[in-house]
Amino acid sequence: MTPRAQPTTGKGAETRARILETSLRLFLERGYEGTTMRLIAKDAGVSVGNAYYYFKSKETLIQAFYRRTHEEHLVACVAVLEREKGFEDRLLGVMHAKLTTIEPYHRFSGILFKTAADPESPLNPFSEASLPTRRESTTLFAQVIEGTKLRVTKDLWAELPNLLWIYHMGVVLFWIHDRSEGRRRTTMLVERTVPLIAQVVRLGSLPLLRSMTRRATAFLAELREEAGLPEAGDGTQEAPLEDA
Amino acid sequence: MTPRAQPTTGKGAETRARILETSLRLFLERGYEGTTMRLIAKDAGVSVGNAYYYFKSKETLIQAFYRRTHEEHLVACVAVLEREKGFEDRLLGVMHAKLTTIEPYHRFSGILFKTAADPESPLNPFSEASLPTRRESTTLFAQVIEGTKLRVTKDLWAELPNLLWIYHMGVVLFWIHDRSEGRRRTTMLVERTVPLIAQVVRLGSLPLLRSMTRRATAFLAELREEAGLPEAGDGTQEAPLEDA
DNA sequence: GGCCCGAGATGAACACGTTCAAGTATTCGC
DNA sequence: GCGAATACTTGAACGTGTTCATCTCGGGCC
Repeated sequence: MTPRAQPTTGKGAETRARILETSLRLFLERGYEGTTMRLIAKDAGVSVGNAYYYFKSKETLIQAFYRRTHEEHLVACVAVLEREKGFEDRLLGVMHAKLTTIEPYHRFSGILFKTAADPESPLNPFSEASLPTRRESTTLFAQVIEGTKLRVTKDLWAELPNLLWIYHMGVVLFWIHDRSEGRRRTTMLVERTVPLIAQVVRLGSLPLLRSMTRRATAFLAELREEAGLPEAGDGTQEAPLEDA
Repeated sequence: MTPRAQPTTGKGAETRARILETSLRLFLERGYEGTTMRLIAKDAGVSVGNAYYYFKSKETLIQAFYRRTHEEHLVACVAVLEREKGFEDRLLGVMHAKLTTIEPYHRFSGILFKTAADPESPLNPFSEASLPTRRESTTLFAQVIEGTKLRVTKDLWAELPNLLWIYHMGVVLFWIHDRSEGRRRTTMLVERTVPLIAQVVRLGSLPLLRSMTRRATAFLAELREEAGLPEAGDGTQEAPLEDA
């Protein structure tokens, strides 16, 4: 019934890995649409049904890309956060690392985002299934501000990682639709908006704007609270641990 | 080859309309996945091939929903803009009208957004194909500010409709993922963010923040310019006028 | 060793969206 | 009115992702 995400035998794990690697190679060679499940199975030396024994669908195979980029990005950010010490530079470095990491997969951004946009999809950044990944991202942005001597009000400090995560999603959304060579426009977007964000954050703590900042952060907390109860209540605590 | 979006004969138009209405009814009754092209054809009293004579794909059929809501929203906004005179009230009214209009279709928001997210899709709000629709939306938001005595700098005034359109897209994105009953959370989001926007806009014209506002609007102009030349140059001026 | 049970593997079959060569009806120039 | 072009219509066939009853194999148990 449910695909075997974690094979029990060593042989099973090997087969699973072979299917995954074959599919990623074929996706790169022939694109998503150009790669059929039959071809993947044939090239991996298994039957079609066997591929479905390990992976729920063709989509879950391409989702492996997503995970891969996510992890690569986290790794790349370690060096960035080691090197940079100012808020603006850190954020800029993290965003640049993001763009560099995902660039090879721009070709698949369409299909990736297509599935990601579906509220039911585990790839969807807002869904519960992707909560672990999202938490990792938020933690990353928390690190971006933690290492700095940025002085902001407490409430904003608490909310900032989430806001930066949303900003980062917006950039990715822009990137997906960016048809310029080398994703020139997205790079420009980042280089212009990061300083702007830094400025807004600094200004947000001025007495003049304090009340507004407080209003905004209070609202965000309220919104989260509103979501918290019903969704934690009705949903069973299932965490299917979708494939890799 | 290309589907007949505008039939030449009256009979053709009738068939086309019958297919469209049947599909919308079935989508409502059985959902998108539960409605097959064979069923649509059978219920409409035509052959499968005939449906494809008028509509490029199953997706284009559901896109009719999108157009419909868009037009309904524009109509609903006439009354709102007639009634309200302040910027905040106008924006709030327009956004409320949006939520009310699209609510019946929340069930399809997943599949709709799924196709809308695809950079190739004509439904994609950023694509060239949907430029007319986007222009209509931007015009709507221009009307929102035109009727008011809002005092902002010239550059912000010019950019504001675009920014509001982006804001509105963000709200829709939130709405799609909103699982709360009656879309309570999205309503809350709008009611809280609209006043915030109004405040930011007002503050943006203060001397203290002028320079930042100018920087931001200049960047937006730059970004548009950057996009303008290459994309207008290489793309032929084709405007296929996809189905209704 | 014989047995069994479950993990692993098979490929035909299914359902679907889509295409296409071929048909029929309608319109238009003359 | 007639022929030809054009609009419209058909349903079988194709390719695809996915499912399922069935088979194979390997290791644990007596």
